[in-house]
Amino acid sequence: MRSQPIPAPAVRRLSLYLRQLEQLRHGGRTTVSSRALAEALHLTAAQVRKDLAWFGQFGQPGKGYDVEALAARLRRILGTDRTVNVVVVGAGNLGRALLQHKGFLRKGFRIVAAFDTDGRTVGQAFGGIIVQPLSHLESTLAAQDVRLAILTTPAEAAQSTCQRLAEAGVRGVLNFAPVALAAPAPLAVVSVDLTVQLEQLSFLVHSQTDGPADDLDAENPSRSARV
Amino acid sequence: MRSQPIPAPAVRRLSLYLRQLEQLRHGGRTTVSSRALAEALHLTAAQVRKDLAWFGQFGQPGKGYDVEALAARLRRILGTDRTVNVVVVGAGNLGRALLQHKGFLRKGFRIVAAFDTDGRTVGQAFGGIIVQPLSHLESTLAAQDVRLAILTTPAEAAQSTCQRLAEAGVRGVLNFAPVALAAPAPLAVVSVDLTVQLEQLSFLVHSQTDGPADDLDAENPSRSARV
DNA sequence: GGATGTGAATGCATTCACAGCA
DNA sequence: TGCTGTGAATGCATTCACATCC
Repeated sequence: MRSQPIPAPAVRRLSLYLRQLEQLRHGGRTTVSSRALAEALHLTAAQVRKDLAWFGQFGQPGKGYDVEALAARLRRILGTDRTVNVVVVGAGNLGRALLQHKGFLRKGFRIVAAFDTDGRTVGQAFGGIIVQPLSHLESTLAAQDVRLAILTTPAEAAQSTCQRLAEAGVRGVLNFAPVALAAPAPLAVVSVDLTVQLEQLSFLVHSQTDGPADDLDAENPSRSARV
Repeated sequence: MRSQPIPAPAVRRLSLYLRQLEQLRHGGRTTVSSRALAEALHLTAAQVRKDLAWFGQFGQPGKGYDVEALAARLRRILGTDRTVNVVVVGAGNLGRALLQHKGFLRKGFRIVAAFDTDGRTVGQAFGGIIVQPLSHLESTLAAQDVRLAILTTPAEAAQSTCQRLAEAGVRGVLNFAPVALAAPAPLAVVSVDLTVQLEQLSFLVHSQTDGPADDLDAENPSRSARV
């Protein structure tokens, strides 16, 4: 049993490898080299090999990696080899869009419930899910095995909702509210602030006036900007 | 005139500082120390000071930073001190949600047009913006000063659309399509794949079985997971 | 005293380069 | 020959610690 810290950037890239492998498989490829994988994602071959090496040996020297087998292994590592139940808290514009988003299920995530405090949205269905009043949160979570939640409430409500989710047994929160959540002990938080992403882009464009252009990928933050 | 490379992680944090400063101002604070700022965002005081130091001197020893002045300076650095025009390409669930999103304008981003190829959505209005056919992309962009675009097309259409945007003079793309875009020379790309974010979370939760819990913030990727 | 700004030191991720295997 | 897996070297970001200033 290994017990070493996996670099967070490496974990981020695992998802990208999986995404790419699924596309390769769709295109009929059965095998792929670290170089090919790297080029498709604008990374280096050594980095791909290092990232995968954290989890053991996958490839065949001289041949490369088996597309299907590596994808299966990555899903297992990411915990998406079985369907993962998710709830959405906050059924505003973004929350409703996510409820109707088709891509999640294909990747192993199933939205099983949605909650809101607004009496006008409660009771309506989006993507086949009926929005429940937030007061039903605890009882609904108690009845199902839900480890992840997507948080799309207004900023003011985010921290307290996060607390409730943690107490109800949720282990991870994907936070879209524009606040730095304080996560109670066993809870993991990943935050995505859409405005922050736009600001990053604005900075890059803005700074191009002096320095050269820079292809900065949020999922793959490699290079730096110049001022 | 400085000409040094700004670390990409530092740029990411500038947005978070700005967000926090705006909240502080809303709460009536006029001054703030690097320590207070750091604690609110779960960072270290030294890091806050280092990040800001890239752009000159802001604070007063013994007092801290002027909330209003620092916020204004950060907006200027990020390029959001004037309104930034943005177009949305792809009016599916996510695209429509972003069109109706209120938060962008408050942060300096104004959506001025939206495009789609689906005849059923074209002509409809969301958030006050009428969706145009994609064929109007070039003419509409020629008529207005638009430097940023939000890309919410299906994966298959993303690369070609990205190309068209670049040729039409757009300088930055916020990409939500699950593909690694190849950005033509002067174009900057920031990618956000919602499924990838969920997978990150799944991994953290999944790996908690062996290692201790880990509060990993996507906007602030600091620590590592353990296996 | 209290806080900033910054060189020096640390720690971490990426890249290199090569041994080993198909 | 082609490609993986990996220790060693590099490069970069974070943290430390302190001189400096209000």
